[in-house]
Formats: sequence, C-alpha cells, structure tokens
Amino acid sequence: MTQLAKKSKGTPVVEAVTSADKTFITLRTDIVEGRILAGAKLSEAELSTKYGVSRAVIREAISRLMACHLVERKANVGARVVTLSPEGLIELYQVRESLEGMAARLAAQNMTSEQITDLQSLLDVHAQGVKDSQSYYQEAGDVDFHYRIIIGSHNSQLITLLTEGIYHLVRMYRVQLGMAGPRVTTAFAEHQHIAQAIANRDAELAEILMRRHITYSRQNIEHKLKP
Amino acid sequence: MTQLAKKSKGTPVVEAVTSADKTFITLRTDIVEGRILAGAKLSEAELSTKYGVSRAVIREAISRLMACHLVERKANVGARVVTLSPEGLIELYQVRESLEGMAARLAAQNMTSEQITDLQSLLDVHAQGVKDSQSYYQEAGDVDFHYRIIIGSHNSQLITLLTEGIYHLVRMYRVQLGMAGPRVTTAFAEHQHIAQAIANRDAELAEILMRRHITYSRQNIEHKLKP
DNA sequence: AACCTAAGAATTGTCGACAACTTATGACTT
DNA sequence: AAGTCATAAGTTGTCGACAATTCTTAGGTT
Repeated sequence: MTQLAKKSKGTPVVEAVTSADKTFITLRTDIVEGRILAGAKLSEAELSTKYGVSRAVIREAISRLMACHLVERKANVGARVVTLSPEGLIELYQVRESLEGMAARLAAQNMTSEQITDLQSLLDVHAQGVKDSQSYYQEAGDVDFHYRIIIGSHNSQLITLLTEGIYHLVRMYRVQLGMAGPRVTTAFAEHQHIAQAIANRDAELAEILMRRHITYSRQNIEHKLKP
Repeated sequence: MTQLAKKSKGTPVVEAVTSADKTFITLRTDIVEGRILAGAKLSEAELSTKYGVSRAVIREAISRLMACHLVERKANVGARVVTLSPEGLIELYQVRESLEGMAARLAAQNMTSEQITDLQSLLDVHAQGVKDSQSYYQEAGDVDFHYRIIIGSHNSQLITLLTEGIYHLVRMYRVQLGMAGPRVTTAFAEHQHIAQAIANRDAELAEILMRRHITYSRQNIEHKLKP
C-alpha cells in the first residue's frame, strides 16, 4: 500500500507517484543544480545501482529528461547531459524574450484581479529583500515573478512550454556557466514597471517591457561571457 | 547485422534506427493524420501485439509521443491521445505567432543568401501551384515555406521547439478539427511579402509580417469554429 | 611507429514474467 | 433500489536476463 493519500471514496488527493517519477525529479535537480556536470554520461547500470532501481526505471527517467531537452541520447551509445555553449544560452534567451513577452501581453488581458494583487504584494516582499540584499531569495523571487506572469497568461500551451521545458534549461545554463542570479537591483525596478502595466491592463506595454527586461538580462550575460 | 549503412571505417552514414524509433514514427503519423483519434487510449498490450514488439518498445515510443505533447499519460492508468479543444488550437496559434515572428526576424538577420534564393524559388514553384489550385501540394508548400524560415533563424532552440513539437501538434489539430489546409490564395501573397522583407534583411518588417500572417490564420480558424 | 584486424569487455536495446495498481463485477447490507 | 465492500480481471510499473551494438585492447602487418 504505497498509495496512502486518498479521500474516503473518490479521487486521490495527490497524483500517484512512481519510482520513475522520483528518479526523474532527483536527476533533474542534480543536473539543473550542477551536481551532474554538463556533458556527463548517464550510465544506466551505474544509476541503477546508485538509486537501487531497475534499468527500466532509469530509462524512463532519462526519457523524460530528454523531453525537457536536458539530456540527449544516441542509439546504442547512451545519454549525456546536454553540453552548454554560450551561444546556446543566448539562443535560449531569444526564445524567452519572445515567449515571455507574449506571456506578459496575455497576462495583462487574462489575469484575474486577485492574481494581480498577489503579484503586487509579491513585489512588496521583494522590495524588502532588495534592501537586505538576500541574493538567494532574490534568485527564487525572480523565478517566482516570471512564473506568476506565465501562469497568468492562461495559455496552457505556453505554460507547459516554459515551466516544464525552458525554465529548467535556463537555470542549468546559468549554474553551469557560472552566472550569478539575475541582475538584482535594476531588475527589480523593471519588475515593478511590468506589474504596473499588467495592473493597468496595458497589454502592449506589458509585452514591450517584458521583452526589454529579458533583452537586458541577455545583454548582461553576453557582456559577462565576452569581456 | 541490421546496421548495413556504414562507411568503410568511420562514422555510420545514417544514425542507428531502433525498433522504438520506427514505432514512434509510425504512431506519430497515425496520430497526426487522424488514424488514431483524439482522446483514444493507447493500450500497451494492444499496440505490442499489433506491431509485434515488446511492451518496452511501446513504452519507449509513448514516452517520445509525450515529449511531443501528442499524448498524455497518468500513472497506473495509461496513455491517451491529447484531447483537442478549439481553445487549445487558438492557444497554439498564439505561441506560433510569437515564435515564428521571432524566427522571421532572425531569418532576416541570419539566413545565408543561398537560403534566401532557395526560398524565393520555392515561392515561384508555389505561384504555379496557386494557379492550378493543387490544394494538397499547397498544404505541403505552406509547411515547407514556414519550415525554411524556421531553419533560417539559425537558432537551434527555436528550431527544435517548432519542428519537433509545435508543428506536429498544429497538424493534428487541423486534421482533427476538420480544418482544411491554410487559406491558399491570400496566404500566398503574404508569403511573398515576408520573403521580400527577409531578402531585404529587414528584420523588423519580417517579424511584423509573419506575426500578422499567423494572426490572420488564427482569425480564419476562429471564424470557422464559431460561426 | 602507425595502422588495420579481431577477439573481448562493456553498454544499450529488447524481451517475457511478476508485482502493484486501477477498474469492473457481483454479493451483501441498509 | 441504492450504496458499500470485497473479489476478480485487466492494465500499468518494475524487474532481471538475454540479444545486439559499440567501445576497448591486444595482436599482427607494412
């Protein structure tokens, strides 16, 4: 009886979690946070003994990592963590600029007023963090801000694309290439302007500001990479 | 010896093809072209006997279909072809508008002059097809036009996202929702303008025209869906 | 020494069987 | 009759073994 959490009769409280799920999550965080390096080989036998599960489970987990574009696999050769190039990170930011720009536009149109007030109160909390310069929480806060706008777009295709795919990739690139978190202080002001545009339901402006915000981040990265 | 095609010594001419590869491709075309209907269950045992392979192969193929967002799977329940809603198709077109708009902009900057002349000669061929109104080839031609611009963006993240993911989804939605191919005659003129902007290396205009082009397609679909 | 060849080792792909879970069936209670 | 519960049947998840392929290494040839 591994499935404990059920309502008395009807639907389960949480989705069923297989050991492949857990292995996938574990591997994903290990890759994203750099404990498994870029280009590293994912040996099925090795991982199998390490996590105490069969190779089938490992293969399942690797399949999902491939779906996230975090690893690549060649037939009869094996799976490797994707190798990172500075150009690849730039390309990713171009995609982000486009998609998150649209997310901001749709968010201005589709966010509920409750979601908007939540977004603004989130920024109030961040304002305090900026003063105290708690860089760790600012990294998480940045993710959180963008995440809420993505969700606020109410476009499920877009949400899936960004939250299940691109975001993990961006985080991995940042860690692997030794980038610190986002530009803290300046970025915060940009966040405020974006939130204001959304609150005003100004879709065009929200898109422009978000694109510019991400463009700045990209340029910031380009500058660090090619001094 | 299933791997025939090798050079005398070095790298194989074609990538190795596993039976999971073939099963995946077969299932994908069956789904995209509507031979397996939306919402249909993909029973592992059934497919296993149908294609004469083990369940492991079927599971591998289904994993890749999930990566394309063509099927969804719940743990201990099974995989189903994604169910289609008109809203979902609209959402997809919003994503396309954003991504292909960027593709056009990048193509104007990055396409080689050879790629550009190829693109223009493709349109010359299409011009003939429009006269003869060969609707089948125009469907393929539309795909081909967009495909070349995507490739011309030279952004590998974007290329993967569109060609391995979104395009198959769009085709499936179109078939399932009984949409005919794209708006033939008017769309052709739009293609010509986009190609011209790219040839002129006018990135901004190329993006605007492409976004407008896809917006028109979306509105065309919205009109057909809600009369 | 460099290069090709062939056997051996190691890894991935595929298979069939069993375990765990979900759904369907039917008896039992109120 | 409706609902609950237990059992049965069917499906998916996991496992270990074998087959097919790739990589390694030792040997021989020029």
